[in-house]
Amino acid sequence: MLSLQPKFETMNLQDTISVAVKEAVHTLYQAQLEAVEIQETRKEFEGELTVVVFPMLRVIKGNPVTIGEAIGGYLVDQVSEVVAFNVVKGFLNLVIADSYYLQFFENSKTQENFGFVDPQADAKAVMVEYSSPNTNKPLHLGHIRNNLLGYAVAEIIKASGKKVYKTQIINDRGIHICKSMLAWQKFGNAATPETTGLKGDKLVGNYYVAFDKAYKEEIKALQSKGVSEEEAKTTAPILVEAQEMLRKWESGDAEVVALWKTMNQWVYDGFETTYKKLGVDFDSYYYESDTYLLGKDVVADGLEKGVFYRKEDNSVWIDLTEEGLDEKIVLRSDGTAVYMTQDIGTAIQRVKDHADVGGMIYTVGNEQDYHFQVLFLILKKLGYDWAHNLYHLSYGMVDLPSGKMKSREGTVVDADDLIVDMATTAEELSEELGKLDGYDESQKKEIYKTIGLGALKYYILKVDPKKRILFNPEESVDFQGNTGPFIQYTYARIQAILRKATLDQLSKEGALITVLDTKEKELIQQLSAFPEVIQQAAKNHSPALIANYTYDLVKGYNSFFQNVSIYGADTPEECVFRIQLSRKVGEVIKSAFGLLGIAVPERM
RNA sequence: GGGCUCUUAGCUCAGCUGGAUAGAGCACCUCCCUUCUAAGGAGGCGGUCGAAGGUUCGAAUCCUUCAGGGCUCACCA
Repeated sequence: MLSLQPKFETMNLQDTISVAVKEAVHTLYQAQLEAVEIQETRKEFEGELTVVVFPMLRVIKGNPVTIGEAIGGYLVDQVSEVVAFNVVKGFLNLVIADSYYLQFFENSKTQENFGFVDPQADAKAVMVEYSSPNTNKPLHLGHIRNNLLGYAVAEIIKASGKKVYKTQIINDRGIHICKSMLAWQKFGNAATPETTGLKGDKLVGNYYVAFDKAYKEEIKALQSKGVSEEEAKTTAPILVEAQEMLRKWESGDAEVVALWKTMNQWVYDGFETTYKKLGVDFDSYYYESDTYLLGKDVVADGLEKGVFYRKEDNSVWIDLTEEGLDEKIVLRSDGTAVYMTQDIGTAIQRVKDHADVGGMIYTVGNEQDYHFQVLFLILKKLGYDWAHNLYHLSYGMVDLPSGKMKSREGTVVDADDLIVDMATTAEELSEELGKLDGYDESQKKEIYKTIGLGALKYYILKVDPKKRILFNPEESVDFQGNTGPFIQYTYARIQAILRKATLDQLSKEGALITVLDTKEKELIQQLSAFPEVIQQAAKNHSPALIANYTYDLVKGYNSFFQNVSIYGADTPEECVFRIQLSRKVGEVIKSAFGLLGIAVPERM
């Protein structure tokens, strides 16, 4: 007799049934099945697992209902966990024994980090790049989506059993950096974050704006003198000066480099504050000022191998027309690196720095889809084995009801402001509802931050990364329904139950119950899916999968919670069981939200 | 114009490798606070899954064409 008991740890019920169905088909029809399709039984029918008979008709001739009944009979005979069955059309519904669920629950009850797989020593690590900001302006809503996605995917992959390095590439050089430096020199009056009390990134960002304003005024002035718009744009003195500054920077001019270091440090400090508030972190940092010359030797190497070719003007290209793409430049005619060269070099450098890395994930907006298609193809052609494990975690823009975010029009939603706004909204709502009475101010503030941030993070992570998000800051983010706070609220309620569970109840911890009601079965079934969901989410790079799973679990639990009184259970054993079940649901919520980078409050 | 991508209820979104009558939340309408937190629960209303073909026992899901939106086709990053 097939049974789960001995191999419970390694084999789940679906696999067991799958094997048994194949056996049944072999015994009853002398036919071989390739695969067995098993799904959860729809609520309207009796049973919990369903075997789909239709695909078998390719191997077995006959009436699906008759076949289903025959297999059902076989399963009841041979698999101890299957206690009954019924067939509807081509669907064989199986009723699973209570003991299976109870056994599962007993086993997982003591498990810490349920669903998390420890990294294997010999497994290759994955490097996840995200954030990658410019150092001339503060982080905005778009960066928030990037950061949340990158962080969550990194955590999910870690939970699925791989080592992960989080990293970013900081765009700390170029004309745009010089613009804010120059404006600071001109209009800054030696302002520093200390003297102004401004966050460093905000301060520097202001000078970037100031540059743009001065630049535009100069263009206007020139135009009024009869200079054409096109000419004015390239000859405006302040722009020329910025270009001159860039040249100085590149030649290592001490004064310019010193200013560059100082102002960049202000920005890094500002970013760090924002990252901390967001709850994201990094294991390593790469700076473009270090990497922008990388990749040139690789191009030389590739030239020899014939991967690249040189044009008459001395520029170097790769021909990807066979792969359905275009020709792409990898080295300028003056021999300097382009964006692509740099990315090739950086990728290789990262593997050099981290010998155990076997793949990388780039969290970058979908406007760069083509760039990464090309980059990955080039790295493959250069023959790196890890090039087959590169993934562009591409995400859609965050739009506002007014349209795109435009820094010039001041429609950018600032990251820090948004985080504060969310907490304020949480506070207003909470005060209105009269929650948290009796807590002191600092405790309250802490909880409001948790809720506000939870709402924001969940709102962004629950949607498919590929899709654009329409973010309406006025309506802000909901706190009802499929939202972070809804799930946090359920967690907080569970904590209240656990706090209030009496000693008498907890002393019956070991008490066993043997019969389960439908809601309890459903809950255990939902809980048991968690490890599988983590693996799926890691495979698909999809935090949304975790989010929506958690929501389903919480919905199921709330229905249970309202309809089945915990303290009013028929027997003390039942009462203890429900408390334990609640605790487990709480643990899974905490774990799942941990993967999304969302904190759960003990009370709210 | 070429390439990539999106289109599911009035709105915001789920829908895993094709499977039973396409699911949630918001909004609207009914009920439920003497029991563990009502930021909750039970129910109702609401859909030719952008359009048309095709493959299949079976299509929101796969293929083709078309329409509409987005991104992209720099010796910028």
